[in-house]
Amino acid sequence: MELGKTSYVILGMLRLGRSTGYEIKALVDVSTRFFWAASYGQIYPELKRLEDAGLIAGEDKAQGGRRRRAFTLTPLGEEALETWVASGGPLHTELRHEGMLRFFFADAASPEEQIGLLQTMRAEHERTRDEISAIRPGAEAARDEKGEQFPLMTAEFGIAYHDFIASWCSETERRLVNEAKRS
Amino acid sequence: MELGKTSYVILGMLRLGRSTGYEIKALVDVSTRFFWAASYGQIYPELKRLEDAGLIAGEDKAQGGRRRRAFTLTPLGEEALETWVASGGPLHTELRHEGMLRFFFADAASPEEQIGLLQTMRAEHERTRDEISAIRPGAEAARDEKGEQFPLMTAEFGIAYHDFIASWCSETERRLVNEAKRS
DNA sequence: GCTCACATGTAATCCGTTACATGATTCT
DNA sequence: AGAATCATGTAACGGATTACATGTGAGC
Repeated sequence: MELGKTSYVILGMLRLGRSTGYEIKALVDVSTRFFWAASYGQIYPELKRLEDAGLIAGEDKAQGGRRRRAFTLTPLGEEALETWVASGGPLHTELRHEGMLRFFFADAASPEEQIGLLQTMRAEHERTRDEISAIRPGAEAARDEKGEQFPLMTAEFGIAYHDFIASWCSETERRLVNEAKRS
Repeated sequence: MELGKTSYVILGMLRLGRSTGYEIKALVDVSTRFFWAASYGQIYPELKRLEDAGLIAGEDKAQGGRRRRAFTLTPLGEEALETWVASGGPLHTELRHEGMLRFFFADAASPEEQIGLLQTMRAEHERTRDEISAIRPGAEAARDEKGEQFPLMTAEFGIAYHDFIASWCSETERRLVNEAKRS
């Protein structure tokens, strides 16, 4: 069976103690979402595939009338995850950034519009930075209580990353304003 | 007609003086590719759609037996581009970064593997930074000769962006090495 | 004669999102 | 009583990549 990146998201979240599709999705939404998103439409079918392949084991844990299927990693699944994390292979990276795309074509806009675009971009990255900042304490707690260091480091990267872009926007905005004044 | 982001890529590249699908793709590959990629499979069908919608005008310019269809922006297309660049709407941003995804789960790896991952990540971002650096002179020439300022600024952002991530990798690598020594 | 750049296109496929459908439990 | 949260899933759709198919012209 072919494992996509989403398969490893699921494997990894199970390793971090999550059990249901719902819990996996909830953790994705406050962690990997910022560099690797996943939706129910991927998670639930993928859980089935991984179970069929023997990488995870599912167990029905209905409570009263509420359905609940809890999964755990099998030794096979654990091995697959560890192999992938450590494999030196090329790291697929992809960015789609509409702000930069507009900026690239911004010679077609007026100075005011150019500056407005930078302000919008900055605001969005600041918002995302703050969103991750709000999540950070949870990751810190996980480190202190469970020794999970990397989720916290990843959150800190995210904060620095969005802050970097926001700062670049500020700086560039300043440059454009100065140029506009001079003319 | 609904315009997707790719439509604007095409409109914008025509505005920058490109005429054929081939030329558009060539410019994309040395400019927006780093934050907004596009393939022939999108470009050629989209050129047709945009022509049908009256946003661009196509003209057959076969040279000898070699087919060539040259497009130019119509006033309608120019307006659509300018409106989009300046419209204040939300800027869709999406990142898929396998390196960070692996890093997030790197508690499952040994210290040596963790450090190896960071080195791989750093190498890839340095490579991309250098790729953009190699492209930069072309963007600079376009600014000096045609007054196109924003492609150059975008390239400079790209260099700073990948350099930032590469530096973060270096720093984090250093931290992990120190921790490994202390234990 | 060969290779590379120029040039256009389509079909299959993949990956992922969105919207929908359904229902139980817990909290206010 | 009503809202929010827990919980599972599918179907339609959209966006984009990959591989394939085809051929010319220019330079070595």
